[in-house]
Amino acid sequence: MFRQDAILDLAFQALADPSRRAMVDRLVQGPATVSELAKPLAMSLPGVMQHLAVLEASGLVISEKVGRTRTCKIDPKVLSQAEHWIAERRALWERRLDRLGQFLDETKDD
Amino acid sequence: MFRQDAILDLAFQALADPSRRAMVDRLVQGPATVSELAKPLAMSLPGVMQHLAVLEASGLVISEKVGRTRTCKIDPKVLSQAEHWIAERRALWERRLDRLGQFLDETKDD
DNA sequence: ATAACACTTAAGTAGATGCTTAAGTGTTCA
DNA sequence: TGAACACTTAAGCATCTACTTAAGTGTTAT
Repeated sequence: MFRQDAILDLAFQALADPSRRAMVDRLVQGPATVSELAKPLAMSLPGVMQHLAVLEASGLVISEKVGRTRTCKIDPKVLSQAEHWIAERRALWERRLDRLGQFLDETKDD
Repeated sequence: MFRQDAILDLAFQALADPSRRAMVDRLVQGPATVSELAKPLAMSLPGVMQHLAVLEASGLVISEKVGRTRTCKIDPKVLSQAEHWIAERRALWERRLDRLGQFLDETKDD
């Protein structure tokens, strides 16, 4: 549906804010309501709602309202994709260093 | 020197832009000059310089000027820290699911 | 010396972001 | 029924971001 690029834009943007990372931190321990997410944050409830909207738009978090409470939880798919993007680049970078070291070894007897 | 939180703010913020990710993508293949980084991007050179400044401020990239050319390369430390932050959260989330499954197994014979 | 090159600085701008307060909506409990 | 609760919407505002163009600076090749 979405380009990988757009997914990563939203995911990294969502993770770039410490309040949102704190919310993710809380949610990896298990589902929580909006109020529970808000409690440790020095911020108004609408502020928290806006952060939640960013997390949901990125696909990192999903929520469902039952009665008057909204329960939020992690969806790990986008988290995986972000992790994978970084891991892949680190691997490429390391692979290049290995090749470079090998080349230097092979040519050191000049 | 810097709080882990501040490092991650800058790292994820830096990775949230597709032009900057393209620059990282190029740099994992090996060092490049500013012009080389700029070539595939549909953007003025000062625009590229500003993206480079963001990447350097985050610690993802380091650069050095020799003569009139500036050569940029990846510094993998911050990339590792960002990857680690995500990996840790995913692990916590999965561990919780495991405990949950175990609990359900243990109590299914009611 | 001089022209081309590879950035670099400065200044301006449209739109996004991260809050706020005030005023809702719908749900649940006494 | 009515108060308390758990959000939700709307509007406003100060920054911050991602560009742009125009005008530099210092380096290198001719």
